[in-house]
Amino acid sequence: MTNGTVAMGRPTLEQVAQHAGVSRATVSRVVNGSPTVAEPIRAAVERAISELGYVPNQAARSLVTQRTDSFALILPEWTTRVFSDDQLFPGVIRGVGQEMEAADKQLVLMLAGSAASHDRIERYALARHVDGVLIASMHGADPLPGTLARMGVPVVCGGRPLGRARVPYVDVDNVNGARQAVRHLLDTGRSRIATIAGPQDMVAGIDRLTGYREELRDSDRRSIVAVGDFTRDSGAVAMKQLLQDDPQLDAVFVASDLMANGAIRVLREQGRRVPDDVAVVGFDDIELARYTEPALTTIRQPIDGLGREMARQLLRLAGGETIPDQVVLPTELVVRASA
Amino acid sequence: MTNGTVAMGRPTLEQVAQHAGVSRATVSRVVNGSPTVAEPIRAAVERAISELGYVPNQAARSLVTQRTDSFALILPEWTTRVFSDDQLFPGVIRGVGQEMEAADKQLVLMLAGSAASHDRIERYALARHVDGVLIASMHGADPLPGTLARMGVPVVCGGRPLGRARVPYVDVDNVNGARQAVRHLLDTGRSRIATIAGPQDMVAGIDRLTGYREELRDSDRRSIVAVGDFTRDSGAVAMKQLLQDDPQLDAVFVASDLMANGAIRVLREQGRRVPDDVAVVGFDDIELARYTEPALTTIRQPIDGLGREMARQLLRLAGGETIPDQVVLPTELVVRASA
DNA sequence: ACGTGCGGTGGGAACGCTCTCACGCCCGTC
DNA sequence: GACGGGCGTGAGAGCGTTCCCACCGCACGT
Repeated sequence: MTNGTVAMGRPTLEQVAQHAGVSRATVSRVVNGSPTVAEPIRAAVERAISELGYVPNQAARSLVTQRTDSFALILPEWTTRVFSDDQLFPGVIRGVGQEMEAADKQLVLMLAGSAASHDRIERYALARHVDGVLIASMHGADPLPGTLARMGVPVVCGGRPLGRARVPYVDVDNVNGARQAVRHLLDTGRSRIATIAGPQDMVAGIDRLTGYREELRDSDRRSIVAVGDFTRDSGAVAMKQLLQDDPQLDAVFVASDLMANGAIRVLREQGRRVPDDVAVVGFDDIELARYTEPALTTIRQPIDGLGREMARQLLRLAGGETIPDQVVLPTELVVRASA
Repeated sequence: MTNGTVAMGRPTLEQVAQHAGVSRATVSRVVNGSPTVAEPIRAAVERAISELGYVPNQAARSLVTQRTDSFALILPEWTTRVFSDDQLFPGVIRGVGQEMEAADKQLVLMLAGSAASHDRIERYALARHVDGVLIASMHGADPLPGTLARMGVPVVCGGRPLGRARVPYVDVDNVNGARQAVRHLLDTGRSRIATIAGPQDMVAGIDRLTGYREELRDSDRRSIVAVGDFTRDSGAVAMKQLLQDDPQLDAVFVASDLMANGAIRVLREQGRRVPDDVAVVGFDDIELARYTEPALTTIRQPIDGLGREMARQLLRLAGGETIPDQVVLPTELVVRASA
């Protein structure tokens, strides 16, 4: 009785087979839910499995199947720092995580910090340690998605990738969101509408500015632009500049709620009432927007939805299906007190 | 020339060996940096490796080494939702991620949502898909850490685990942090000091209340307690209750910055000036604390440091070293305007 | 000149699984 | 009553590594 069920390493298929009095192949069939197994045998095997506490060894399985059932989510490290107090970061992770869990896949998180980590990520993906890669919110024209895609690794980007690499992506409708914001300001009678744009090396920054410009141009208004980097402080700085550039402005579309928060603080410091003197519309609809004074009118983007959709597309792609080049999620105007 | 270097699957050790005119074993030695390889041979092998673009197959490697070089970070799903606008979540992830990257290990993120996912996590860890597990901020006495540890999986908890399972953990010094906060209030001449505690099924909630009580008892003051759940709204509700319970209170220690934010709003609504009438000290030192009106005096806890330390301990544990049962990180009083 | 020891190398087994293929059995059919 | 066709099962060959062990030469000591 020395060979009891006591933890002498995890049991293998072989041992389960022996215990159940069948062959390895049959146990494998049961484990993988093959229909061609007689009912009594299947029952016997299942009992053996649970008696022995058998859990398939993923490494062995991957070795032969060439799949790992896990996917990487790559986030630029600065994202986690700069955006740590809005909810993009946790939201995307949550969305992706949910979808992966539903599909019973693993989520490997890679924070791309240094340039060196690019190498690491490439090697990792190429080592076929993951079945696919999700890349979130890049700065500038990152070559990574293109490189990976070219090497045959399924890739889906979060946010339209800059550069000419044609990689499928999921994005929110930044252009239209910005237009909605500006239109709301116009509809409520504002005439000198400025904007605090996001960084112009990020799609979200670029597209929201584009939307602002388009909507303004359509109604023959002049654009007044300052650029921030999505942080609260940059919003404050940009607001000061705008007030200098055009003291008469009566509305601002700010490309992120965090920047809007900074901007409103400056407006109040300079004695402008919000929304009476200057109306403010943000973008993102982060939690904070509900709690600022005044509560922020903003454009809601489906953050969790973005993550979920990215995951869904990637799963399909890795499953061999063809997926659309782009999926664009709608935004929604949320009217609160600031405009 | 049909067997060129063209992408016919990834090259294997065997192929590299052939290409370099040596044996598989030797290539393996080079790849793993064994010292017993003659210099010219090593050079030849390295050339072959780069020429063929060889990347070791992790599955095959794991199969024999019984290691995967990846670690799981388990987060209760609600964490990502409830705490999405403080920085605990991203901060811990960032800290863990950094340390893992430095050690060249992978980070597998598992969001423990439903109870069903507990099963999934257990199976996953037991399948030896990871070399160790990090469990962050549990609610109540979660059996998971104990179970895993008992099965021989290296586990480190973030936050002292409730329940009797003796699992090594890393935590911030909640008790002392709370004492620092209360002491500061006492030192600045406050006498009726209330507290808004966190949920009493979480260590952070319990310990911060303990610290408050201890410090107050040491100076013979009465404690006035309301309980929230770390969310902003619960802070507001608790504040209202405190004002009813004791309209004379002149200070509040709030167990999280988010709740402090809600509390301050209520104080202002009810016409109390902060800090003149009522001083407020928070806990966490999240980004927001710097931007509220008035800026929040609070207890800073090293969030990134928590993640990093957890990772460090886990890596050592998985490496076979013995690690301390607990590591407690210091907190620090940050005086701003609210107290 | 011939053992002895050691640094360096190659061969082979093993890791735990999947999957193809061949085999045995039972049933239906002529 | 013999034969063909399924269906269910088992045997075996890998998948790409690592690691143990055997081997080979060379320098050294006797």
